[in-house]
Amino acid sequence: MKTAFGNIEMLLEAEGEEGRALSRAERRELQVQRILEAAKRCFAREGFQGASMQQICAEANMSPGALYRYFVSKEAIIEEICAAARRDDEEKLAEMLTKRNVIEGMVFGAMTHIRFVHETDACALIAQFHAEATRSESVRLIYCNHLAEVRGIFLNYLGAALERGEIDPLFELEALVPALMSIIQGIANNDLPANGVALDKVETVVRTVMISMLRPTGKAL
Amino acid sequence: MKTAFGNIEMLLEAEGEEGRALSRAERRELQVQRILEAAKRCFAREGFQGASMQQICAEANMSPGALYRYFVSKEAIIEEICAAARRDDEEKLAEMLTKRNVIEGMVFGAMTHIRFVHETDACALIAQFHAEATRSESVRLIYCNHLAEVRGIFLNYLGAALERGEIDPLFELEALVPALMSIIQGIANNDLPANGVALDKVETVVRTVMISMLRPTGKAL
DNA sequence: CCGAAATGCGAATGATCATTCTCAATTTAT
DNA sequence: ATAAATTGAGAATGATCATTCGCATTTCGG
Repeated sequence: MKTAFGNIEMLLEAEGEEGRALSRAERRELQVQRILEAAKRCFAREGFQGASMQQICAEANMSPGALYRYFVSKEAIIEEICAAARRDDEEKLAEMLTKRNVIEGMVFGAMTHIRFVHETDACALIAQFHAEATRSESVRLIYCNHLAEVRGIFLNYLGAALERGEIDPLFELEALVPALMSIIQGIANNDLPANGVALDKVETVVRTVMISMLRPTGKAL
Repeated sequence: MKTAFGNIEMLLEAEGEEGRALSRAERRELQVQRILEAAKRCFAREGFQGASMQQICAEANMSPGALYRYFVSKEAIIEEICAAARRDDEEKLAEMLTKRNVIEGMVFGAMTHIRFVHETDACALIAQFHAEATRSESVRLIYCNHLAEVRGIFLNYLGAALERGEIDPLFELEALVPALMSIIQGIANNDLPANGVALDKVETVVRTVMISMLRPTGKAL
């Protein structure tokens, strides 16, 4: 049944068995997510500029009039997808790096990212991000801020290890960290596991890179 | 003066001082190059889908009617740009890897690529390639063939070094080579030199990676 | 020098796209 | 119960885009 409040059955289904009525805010959030998921699929398939709003509407099972109640423009959808991805990344990263010895922490962080990109098939979407960042001011800003924050997290983490004398880096961390990030990014964005390089091989590569760049001293437990 | 054969002065200018009249084929080649250069600027600025044919025409100082005498479609321009870039890369690479000891050869090859991307500001265009490769079948094919050929070149080069006992790689070259390529690509596409990591630092990183992955034995001269 | 082929211009075409508008159905608050 | 606010559908709008067309000019082979 189509109503002004959408496909009620679908919404109830999504919320699950508890049967509780959905508040206005909850319903709104569900619709927003529905649009974002549909848009991600379209963008990955056709690119940001290649995907039309009408396609996104079809994928989300929603009319243009309805969709525009939730996002003021196509650009706004793109920005929200970028921002959400950024939030996810930073959360995962900050959590990871609080534990473990420094090499294993870095390897684990890198491998979690690489595995995530592989498992969610995010390569195409990431390629679109990069391309869009070279031309949309707002997306570029989101992307650069993200990079800066990640760099900050690594700098803190490795800086502390350096203070404790656990590593003897090839050179100053301010230059080494961006280099490490580029390397990890290169591996992740190429989706090596999908191209015949098994995950354990990838991990060996990552660990080797970390050891040769950071040169652990053996001082850690 | 505008003539049916275009801005004659401009063409003569381009050909230089020899004053010789241009053959039909030469003039055609010049026009093709003019379009390709204009298109590259537009694509890097706006993306493949974002750049309009009218923009490319304006950038090339040419009417749509004229432009379509040289390329049957926008897609054809994109494909030619990709193919030309591929040809350049492979030429450079094959030449480089015939000389030098294996580590220095690899470092030199990687650094030449990294320097090229940095100096020609190719990052934006490369990002557009990647994005386009995820959605256009023909561009994807060109891109994959390119990757395969580069992989083949590295495999030959390192395979020979392995036979001669000059290296003791971390694991089989079939998996190691794609990993090395991803790492170099990550460094190049991020344009580290433009982001505060000096070129000599980048070279140190690349050499360290090569040594730790390939483990030279000292058997070479 | 003549006719055919090549080249160029720029207006026209038809499709597509992001966005808006109108109106109806539904919910919520009072 | 009723007014106000929210949500939705889908047609309409105006812009933009890739491509084509008609026609003029130039080049080249003979």
